[in-house]
Amino acid sequence: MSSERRKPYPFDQIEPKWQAIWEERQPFHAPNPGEQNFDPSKPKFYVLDMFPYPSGAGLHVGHPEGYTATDIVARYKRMRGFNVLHPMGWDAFGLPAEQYAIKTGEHPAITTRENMAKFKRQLQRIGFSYDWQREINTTDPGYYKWTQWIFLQIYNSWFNPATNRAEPISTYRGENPDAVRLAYVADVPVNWCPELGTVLANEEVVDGKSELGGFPVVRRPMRQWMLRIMAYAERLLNELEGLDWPEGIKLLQRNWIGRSEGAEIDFPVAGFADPGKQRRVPTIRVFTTRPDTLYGATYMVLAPEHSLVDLIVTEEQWPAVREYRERAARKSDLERTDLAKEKTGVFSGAYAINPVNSERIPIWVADYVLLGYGTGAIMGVPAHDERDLEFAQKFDLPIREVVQPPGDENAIGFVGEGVAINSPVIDGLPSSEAKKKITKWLEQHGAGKGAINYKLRDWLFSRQRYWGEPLPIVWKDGKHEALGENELPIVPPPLEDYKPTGTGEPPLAKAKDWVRYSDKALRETNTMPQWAGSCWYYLRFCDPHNDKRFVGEEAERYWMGGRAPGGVDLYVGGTEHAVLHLLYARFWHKVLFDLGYVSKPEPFQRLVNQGIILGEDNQKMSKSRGNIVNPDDVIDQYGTDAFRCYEMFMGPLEQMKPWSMRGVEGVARFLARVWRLFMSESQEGNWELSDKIKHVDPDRAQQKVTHATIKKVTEDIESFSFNTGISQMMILVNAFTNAETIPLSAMRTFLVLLNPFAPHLASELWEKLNARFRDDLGDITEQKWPAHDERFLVEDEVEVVIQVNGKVRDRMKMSISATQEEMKTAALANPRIQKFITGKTVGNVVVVPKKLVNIVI
RNA sequence: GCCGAUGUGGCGAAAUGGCAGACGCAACGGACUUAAAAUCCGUUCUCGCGAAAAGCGAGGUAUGGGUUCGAAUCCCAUCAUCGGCACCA
Repeated sequence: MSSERRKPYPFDQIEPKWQAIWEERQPFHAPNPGEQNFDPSKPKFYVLDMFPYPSGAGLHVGHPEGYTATDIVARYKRMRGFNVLHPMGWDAFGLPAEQYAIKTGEHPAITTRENMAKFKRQLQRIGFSYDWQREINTTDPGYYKWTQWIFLQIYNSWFNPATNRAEPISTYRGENPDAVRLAYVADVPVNWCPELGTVLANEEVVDGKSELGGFPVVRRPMRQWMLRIMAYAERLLNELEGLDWPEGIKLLQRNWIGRSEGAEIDFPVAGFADPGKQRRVPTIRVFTTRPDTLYGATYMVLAPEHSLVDLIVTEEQWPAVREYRERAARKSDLERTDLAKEKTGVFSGAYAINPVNSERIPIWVADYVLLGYGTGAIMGVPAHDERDLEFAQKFDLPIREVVQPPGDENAIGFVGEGVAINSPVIDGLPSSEAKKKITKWLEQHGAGKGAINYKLRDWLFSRQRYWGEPLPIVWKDGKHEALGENELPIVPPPLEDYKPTGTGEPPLAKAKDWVRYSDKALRETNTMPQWAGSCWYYLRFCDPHNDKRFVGEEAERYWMGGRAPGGVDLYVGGTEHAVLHLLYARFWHKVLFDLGYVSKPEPFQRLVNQGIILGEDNQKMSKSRGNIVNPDDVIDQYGTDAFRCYEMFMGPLEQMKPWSMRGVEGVARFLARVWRLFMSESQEGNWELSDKIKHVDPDRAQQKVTHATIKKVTEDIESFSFNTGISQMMILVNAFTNAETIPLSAMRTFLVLLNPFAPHLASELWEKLNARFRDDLGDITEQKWPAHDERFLVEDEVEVVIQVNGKVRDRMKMSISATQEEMKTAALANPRIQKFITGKTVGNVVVVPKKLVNIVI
């Protein structure tokens, strides 16, 4: 006797069998236009997953959630007659591999290769219908050659404000092209993480710590490569409009871009007399969204790092200011914001002149004003700004009300819109009009202008790490210069020691021979950040083996084409990329679009976010909690079809939900019931196609449930409600389970519906039907998706609910053709209803045809 | 603090203005079996009146109000959980 646990159905034979068949016959390979077997009459559908970073831990059950959803859509769309592009690849550059390599001494190229193989094996075991011929990997020189090439396009362009788009740098007429390139070098205060030995983008810093590893991050000025994403702020904001993304994600991007409209106002510094204009009077330019509160400005604040500080501070205040600045410089961002709720600052000794009333107001230096936003200086309006109020109260500065709130609210501390008071130029005007009028006044008097500001910062693009794409740049006489396209790819030198230096000098600098590009030129030793490779991978998938171009023109036009602004028809991934990857990719895409390399202004038309899968204990899965579920274990026990179906049956895709092995078992039981609906076990213990399946017409009830299932599953795939689609298929199977004879036609239909969800089982049973009935239909992957017939769904009779005052009191069968009057009469005549209404006056009677009658008494 | 999402049985959920809890899990009972597993059939929101069952009645979708003949669903307020942003002028 075998001690092996008996499998509910032989998925362990079926699943490897079909995976081998798919590998051999390549039914999911999508040829490009012009290639063999390409069918130009079919419309295209590009369905994309966010490709994974292949970590050493392998897949966990969260990864395949979105992948299963897209696989269902891909298989469904193929059966609906689309050419489906459904690729997969590896985002393999980046910090974790390198951190691991430093720890273990194994080269990241080796661990990366191993991890990719592991991930691929795991994904193939789930039976996803990827076109593996299009597999890409961002660390492959054949791939990053083009990442570097795109960087060169960015480097060699500028954003022309007149045309509102990127143009080749050759069209720039100014003196210094380096000042306007979309990729530029700047000495900026950056997020330096000593532990990781690199700088990080704002987006990679969370609460003053590195997103990866949670190490402290400090501010430090360094020479860095930047990408001018701010030039695209307006378009990145406006063009969200045309995308089918969840509103929440659009909002996250809008907030991240953070557009605010207001005015820039110039405050001359007092005491710089300029008889005969021998010297320019220094002015402090501030940005405010509330120019209407200009009369309420009782002081100014400069950020500690503001360049005017040196110029205006008085002799006697200098020691205090210097001391304050040094202290502020040492603070991390965390200390400057989160921890420091108490306002600090120091008086500069200087005064500014308010342009609207010529008042002298003191200039302070305080770190609650950030150099990085607006002009790095503000006018303090304590009456109508919480922060300014707090500051003014602490340092005893005057507070002047200039906005009258509606109602009887206290004006001090009121930050909303009201009516301007104590403001001669705009007195009596509502805030919105006051803003316009004072801005106009400022423009007329040369003291300011309307202005728009963004929270979005330019993208810090260089990293002091080894495991990334080298920048295709050399330095000559202290100036940067692009390498020619013919020199790509720039391959990093083989390095024994790729640890961060700790000084901020990149590890590549250790490769002295490599760095020496020529007698006069040295190579740039910074590398690109991890986001670079994922900024354009969806384009490479269209034409992954092209060695002439980053993507062939025709392939790009076909797969990224269509009527909508975005090229990829469906993109599924986690919310965690809402402002990182999704913003960077849109930015690169727009640059490529402006330069004429791609055909649509946006990369991703429809975006769907899958929710996080929690552990069985309802906690986030993590190594430390020990609640990680590995797909391999689930598949060993229940098979991949059960795994796939359970992932979808758990609940709505977008929702966060806990894993449950019991739940997997339930779904496995369903698939076993499907198996036994078709198969029966012989005396010898062999499975054979059931004799109950015959070439007979389904009865009325069978016809109805079949067509109801076609309808529901189709609609549910379209609307991503996979859980309810599976429920409906369960209902169908339950309905057929004890039938005497099982009509072949209904079973064929059902298998086609089941196929996207449980493709191995559906393929196997389909093959068994083919073997017995020999009707020459081919594989299930070649079948057309069925359409439902509404006629089978309508009943002659419906159950009508009778309510009295909204409470259900009885039901009755009625013909669907019953008139409203007939329904009303029948309801009132109903004996059980009589009980409720005798002796009462019947008021209104609401009749909903085919559904209910509500009697109001 | 601001913005957003969510809140329904013992559990995952369904129903988005018309019978709350489809479907699945779990639990309980039955059939089959020497027995178990597996399978199949049935029961299961809460409370009250029934010896019990049938039956009858009342209540119930985070909390409190409102709109409506009718609300899980729409509106207002509150609470809780999760996510994002956070001195952004």
